[in-house]
Amino acid sequence: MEESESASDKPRPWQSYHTVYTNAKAVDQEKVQKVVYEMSKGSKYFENEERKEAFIRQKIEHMRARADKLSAADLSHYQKDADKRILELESTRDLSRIWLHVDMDAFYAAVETLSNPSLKGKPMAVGSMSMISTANYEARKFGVRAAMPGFIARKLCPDLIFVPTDFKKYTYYSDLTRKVFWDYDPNFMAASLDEAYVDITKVCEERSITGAEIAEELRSRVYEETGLTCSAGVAPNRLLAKVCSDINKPNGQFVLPNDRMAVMTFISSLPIRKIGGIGKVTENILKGVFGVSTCEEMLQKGSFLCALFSHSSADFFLSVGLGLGGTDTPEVRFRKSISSERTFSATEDAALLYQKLANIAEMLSADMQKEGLSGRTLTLKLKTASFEVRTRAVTLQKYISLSDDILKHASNLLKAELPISLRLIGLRVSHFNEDKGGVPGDPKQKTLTTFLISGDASRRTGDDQRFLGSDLSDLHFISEKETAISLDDNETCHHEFGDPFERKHLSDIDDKNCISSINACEMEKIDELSSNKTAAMVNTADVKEWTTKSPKRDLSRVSEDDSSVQREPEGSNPDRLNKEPSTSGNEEFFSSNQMEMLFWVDDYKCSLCGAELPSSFVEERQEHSDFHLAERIQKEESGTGSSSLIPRLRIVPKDYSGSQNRRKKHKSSPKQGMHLPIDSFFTKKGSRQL
DNA sequence: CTGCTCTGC
DNA sequence: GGTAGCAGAGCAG
Repeated sequence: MEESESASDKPRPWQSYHTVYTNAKAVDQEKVQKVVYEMSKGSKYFENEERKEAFIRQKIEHMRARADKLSAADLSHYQKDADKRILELESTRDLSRIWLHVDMDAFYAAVETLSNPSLKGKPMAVGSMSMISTANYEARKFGVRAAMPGFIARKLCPDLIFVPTDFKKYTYYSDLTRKVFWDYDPNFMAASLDEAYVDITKVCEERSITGAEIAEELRSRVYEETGLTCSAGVAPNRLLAKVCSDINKPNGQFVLPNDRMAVMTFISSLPIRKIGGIGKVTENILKGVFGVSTCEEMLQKGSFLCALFSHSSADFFLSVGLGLGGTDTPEVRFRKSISSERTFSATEDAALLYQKLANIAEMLSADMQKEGLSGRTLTLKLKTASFEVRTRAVTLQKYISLSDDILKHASNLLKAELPISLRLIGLRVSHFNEDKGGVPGDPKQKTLTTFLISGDASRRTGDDQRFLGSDLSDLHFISEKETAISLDDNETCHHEFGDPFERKHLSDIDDKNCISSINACEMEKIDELSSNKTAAMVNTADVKEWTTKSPKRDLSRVSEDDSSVQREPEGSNPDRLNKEPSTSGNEEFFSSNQMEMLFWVDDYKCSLCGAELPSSFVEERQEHSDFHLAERIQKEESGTGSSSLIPRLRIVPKDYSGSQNRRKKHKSSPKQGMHLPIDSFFTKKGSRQL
C-alpha cells in the first residue's frame, strides 16, 4: 500500500512475499519469486502469512520504538553490560576441539536416485503435491526447494518428477553413514537422518593428520559405503562447523582453522542468516530493528541487544558475534516430548474431527509404546482452516501412554474448542516418566546405565529401524557390531541433537502484548460463547462410537468456509438458553455436590452435560450414564483435572472427560443405532437445528 | 511449575 | 485445488 514513490514503474508485489523457500539460487530468481507469489496469492495460507508478517512488522516497530527511547545513560549502562558479557563469553572460548559437520547432499533425493538410476540427471523432488521434502540439484535450478508445496514446484518446473518419501530407505542409508561417523567418533551427534557432528579431535591427534584430511577421508568412505556424496565443514565448534559444511556444498568441504583470528575474520562478514538458530524471523528482527546483517554487527550493537532481549537471547547473539559455539559432547539427552500430527482437508464436522483425533491418539500411543514412554502432559495442537495455530495442554497426575487415555484427555481439550473448522490436529506428550531432570552433570557412565536399565529394553533392536521423521527415535543408535553392554568407556552412545548451540532466543521481544494479543483474546471470547452447545454435545458421546462413522453430507461443505462467521451467530444465539432450562440448575448442582445425578431433561437431554439422546436409545443412554460415572471417578484420580481451559462450560463439569475405557466392551451393540443419534447430537447440522 | 508460543529444519 | 511433521526452548502468569 504505502511504499512506492520513485520506483522505476509498476509495483512488484511478489518481491515482498518471502517464504522460507524463496530465497534460493535459482537461475531466474525473479521469476521464481513471481511464480510463488502468483500461486500463493489469495489463498488462506497466503492470508495467514500476511497476518504473520504484519505481526512481525509490528514487533519490529515496537522494538524499534523501545530502542529509540533508550537514553544515553541507558545505552552506556547496557554498553557496559554488553562489554562485560562479551568478556565473559570470550573467556569460554575453546579452540582445542576439532568438529566436523557432515551434511549429506540432497539426501532423500540422492537415495531415491540410487534406487532408481533412471532419475539421474532429471529434475526430481521427494515429496508430494502438497509438500516437498527435498529436491535434487537439477530441480533446484528451477527454484524448487525443500518445504515448497509440490504444486508450486510443478509450476516452476513442469517436468519435475515426484517421488514419494520412503523413510525406511533413508534410515537405512542414514545408518550406513553413521557407521562411518562412528569410526571417527563413537559419540558423534546425529542431528537428523542426514546430518551429524563428529568430534575428530582425537583422530586427528592419534593419526597426526589435519582436519581437512579426515574430512576428505570420511567423505570418501561415506561415498564408498553408500554411493552418496556429502559435504563437510571443519571448525573449532559445532556452530561454525555447520556453517562451513554449507560453503562448498555439494560434495565439498571447508575448513576453518582453530585460530581466533581466523574465526573472527570468518565470522565478521558472515550473514547472520547462515547461523543455525537464526531464521527468517530472527533475521528480520535483527535487521529491521538494529540494522544487523552480519555477525560482526552483533557485537557492535551489543548494547541494544542487551537492552532489548532477554539475557539468554542476548548471550546467544553476542556469542554468535564472537564465533563461539558448542565444543563439548553433551551427556546423553533423552527425548523430551513425542508428538504426532496430521493435516487433512479442513472440516468442522465434530464427529470427523474426533475421528481424526482418535487416529492421532493411536499413532502417538503406538510410537510411545515402541519407545516405552509415558508422560503426563498432553498437548493438543490445532490448525484452523485459516491456518491459525493453537495449542492446548493438560498436565495430569498420572503418566499415560495408552491410546484410550490419550484420547480421553485429548477429547476434553478438543471439545472445548468446538465448534471449529480444522485442517490439522496434533497431539504431543511430554513430561516423561523417566526424565528425572536432565541427568545433572553426572558421569556418562551412569547415564548410559540408566538408559539401558530404563525403558530402553523396548528400544528398537539393531536395525529394525523405520521411524518416520523423528530422528530422535535414534537417540541411542547402537551399531550392530557393538553390544549394548560394552559401553563401559562411554562408547556406543550416539545422540541426536538438534542444536549446535542453544537456539530459540527470541520469544520475548513483544513485551506486553501487541495488539494482536488483544485480538486473540477477543477471539477467545467468541469461541467461548459459541462453543457451549456443541461442546456440551460432544461430551456426551464417546469418541469411539462417534468416529465409527459419520453420515456427513454436503452440509459440511456449505459451511466449511469460514467457521467464525457461522460460529458467532450460533454461539450468541439466545435460543441456546431457552434450550437449556436446566442449565443453571445443574451448575449449582455441580458446585455443591459431586454426586451429580443424571436424568434426562424433557426426556432427551442429559442433565449433566446437555447431550441429547432420545429415549429409544436405551443402550446408548446406559453408556452415557456410565460415562459420567467414570468421569467422576476419574476426576478424583486425576485430581488436577483443571484442564487449563476456560471455565467456559458451566453446564459441564470442568474436567468432564470422555472416558471410553470400557467402550470397547459393548461395542457389540447395534451400530445401526449409532449413526442416527450421533448425527442428532449435532444440532448444528442436525435437522432439528432450531 | 505449567501452558503456550515461537522458531527452525 | 492445493502449503508437512516434528521437536526444543523461552517466557508469562
